[in-house]
Amino acid sequence: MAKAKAGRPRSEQARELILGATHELLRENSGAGLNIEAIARRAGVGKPTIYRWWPSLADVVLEALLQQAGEQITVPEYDTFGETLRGFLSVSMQAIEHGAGIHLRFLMAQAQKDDEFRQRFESNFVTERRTVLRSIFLRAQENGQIPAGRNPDILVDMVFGAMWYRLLVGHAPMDDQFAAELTEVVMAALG
Amino acid sequence: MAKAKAGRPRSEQARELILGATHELLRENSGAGLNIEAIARRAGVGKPTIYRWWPSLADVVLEALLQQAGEQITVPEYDTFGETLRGFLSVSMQAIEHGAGIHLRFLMAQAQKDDEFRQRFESNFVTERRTVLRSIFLRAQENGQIPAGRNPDILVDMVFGAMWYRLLVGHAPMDDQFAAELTEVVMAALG
Amino acid sequence: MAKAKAGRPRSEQARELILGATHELLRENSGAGLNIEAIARRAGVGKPTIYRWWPSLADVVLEALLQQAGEQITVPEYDTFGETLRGFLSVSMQAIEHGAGIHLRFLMAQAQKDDEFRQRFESNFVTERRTVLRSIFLRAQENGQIPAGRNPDILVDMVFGAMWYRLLVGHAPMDDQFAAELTEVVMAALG
Amino acid sequence: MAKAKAGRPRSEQARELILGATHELLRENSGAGLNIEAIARRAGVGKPTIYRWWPSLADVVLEALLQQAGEQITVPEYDTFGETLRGFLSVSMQAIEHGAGIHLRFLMAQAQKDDEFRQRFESNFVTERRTVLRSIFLRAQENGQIPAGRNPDILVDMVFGAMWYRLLVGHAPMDDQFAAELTEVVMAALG
DNA sequence: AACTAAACGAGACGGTACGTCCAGTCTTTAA
DNA sequence: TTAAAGACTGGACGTACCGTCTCGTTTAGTT
Repeated sequence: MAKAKAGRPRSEQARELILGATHELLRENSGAGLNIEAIARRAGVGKPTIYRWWPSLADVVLEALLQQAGEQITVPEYDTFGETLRGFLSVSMQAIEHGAGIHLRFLMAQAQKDDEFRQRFESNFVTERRTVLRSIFLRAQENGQIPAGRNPDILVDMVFGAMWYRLLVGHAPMDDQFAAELTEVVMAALG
Repeated sequence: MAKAKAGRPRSEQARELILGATHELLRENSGAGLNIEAIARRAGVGKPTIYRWWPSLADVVLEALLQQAGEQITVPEYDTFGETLRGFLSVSMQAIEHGAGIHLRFLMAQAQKDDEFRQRFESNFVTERRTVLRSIFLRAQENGQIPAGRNPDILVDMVFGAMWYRLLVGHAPMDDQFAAELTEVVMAALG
Repeated sequence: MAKAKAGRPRSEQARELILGATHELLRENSGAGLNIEAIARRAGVGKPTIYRWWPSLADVVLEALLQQAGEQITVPEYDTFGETLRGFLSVSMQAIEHGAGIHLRFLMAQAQKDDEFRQRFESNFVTERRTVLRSIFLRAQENGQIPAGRNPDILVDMVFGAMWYRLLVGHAPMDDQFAAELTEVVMAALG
Repeated sequence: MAKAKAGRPRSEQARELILGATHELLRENSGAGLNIEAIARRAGVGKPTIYRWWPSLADVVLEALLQQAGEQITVPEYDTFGETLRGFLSVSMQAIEHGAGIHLRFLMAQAQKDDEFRQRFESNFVTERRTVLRSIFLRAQENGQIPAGRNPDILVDMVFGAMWYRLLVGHAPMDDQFAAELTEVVMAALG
């Protein structure tokens, strides 16, 4: 028994045009020219249509990111914990380098200026990503590949923290060597 | 032979008023109401006076932070590497919790929107902080307290990364337990 | 001893550009395309510059009208009261037909939607016009050309009322015959 | 042969709800909050239902006024022309002061911005009111109470003009004294 | 009784203008 | 001759309504 809704239904086309314009504008000037008016102009859409569905610009970007990320990031499965971790980090870094990085930097910046968005960002994105990484640790603990005693949260903070740190500060690249080094430290710490 | 400068000299009072207003505004709404006009209004100063001496708002905040931080953070010296690291992290976190956190969040956010500032932020602040932490590792290597082979840079990324991550996302507190946990992981990784 | 004011002075050029653009836009579509954004675009001026100096669009139009009217309307002086009245009405109607009519219609319409402007319109424009017409009656009373007993206010209401009525409703023209008929009725009423 | 119409007939209830909401909103803030969205909200009606039956907001207001005025204004009949005229003006002013004034001000304002409505307003309202007043003059001419030669149109312009003028500008009240003064001038002019 | 067609409520749509905030620049007076 | 202060142009903000549209629903008259 589906809910019958009165009124003109939401235009799926408008939604896609808006997210598409958001991707384009983020790429064009590294996000410098991204604002709601520009999205509306580019998408051929009225500003109120954007405000009707998203509480802020950052939420549009977050949805654009999730739409894109949903297709990309899968956790590769390898035999050993080390290979799995390294593979996961490598895939994540590639996704960041080839597209998602601009979105992430924009989102984290906005989260500092808008506390309500910060909370949405934390619960709708950060927590989910943490869960994925934590599950890699937990599965390895169940398999006996790593000792069971340690709470993996601090390791999650250190691994994702290091990646965010490099992404935001830009003092060193996010490449396979970085993935390997992180994995190595984690393995050593888990001893 | 001192350089003789013609014209009206720079007002030191204006500089202090500007930095003071910056601190105030950062604290009042977690930095939400911080902008150049607000600083000028609060400080009783014209906007061009600010633009003449700082290239951007973020640079004003950076100077305000450095002015404040210079008085605060010193590296305590203990007998063992573990105590030293933990003490350093604990002091740093306290400084962040009690004041500098708002500045740091603002600066990192601006660094994402202004690439030229990002570079100044990296070289004038991030690099210096990294040097301090790295020197703790290097001294311990020299003392033989930790093995000498490993490049400490990846550990610096992971420790500072974890701290920035918690500061920016806000998913967990920056307290003494956090300092202890980070220290513990680093010690384990260093064997 | 003039008051010394610091800072950049108000731009007289901007003021004239704004009033000029207002005249143009009022004429182009009988005032249909007149709004603050259009004035700012046409004048090459920022919207805040307009809001800084005028509380509303209607006040811009009022100033534009006064600027124009100041050059135009003078009370011609004839020997007899009838000639003077008729001359004054004729000149006024010509000014309305050739330019000021669009301004007046716009102003009266805005006065119905904005009570604060209505009061400014009344005191800055309507009252002054009434004073001019009333003084024609008063001078004729002093000269003995018309009887002294009657309060001219009701005649002012009827003469200007009839003119506004024709202007706003548009059911009949504002021509010399109208001026003559009004004069005739007034003369008859004054005996 | 009546026209057979298929389909759901127009809802009389919706029409009354719309006109009722229009009256309410006009009274609440002197017409400031009157717009089509507000009427639809207040009446519990869809916007297209309004646009289906009225070409513009002003036409809704005009119908609301006519609905109300139809019940109110009747021309009282007295023995003398003076009494009849004064009675008619007095009744008209009372109707304006107690309700219709807000409608009239709104309509006249809209007529300045929408020329098509101005024409409907003239033919559906102004002309009819003029006919009523003119018929008072014509009947008195037929009865010999006033001289027959004069075209009463100019007097109609002056009497209704004065009333509109006071209504729109608000510089003086619409009371019985005003009705008496107008009557007196008209009587004097008719000699 | 079933079908047809128009009006209904709801509400999303592309737009325009609003009045405000702030950025960064320009022009004047003060020191 | 530089600093300070205020007005400037300009762009984006988020909101209010506009008039149009697309739905599913309701209601009379026609088969």
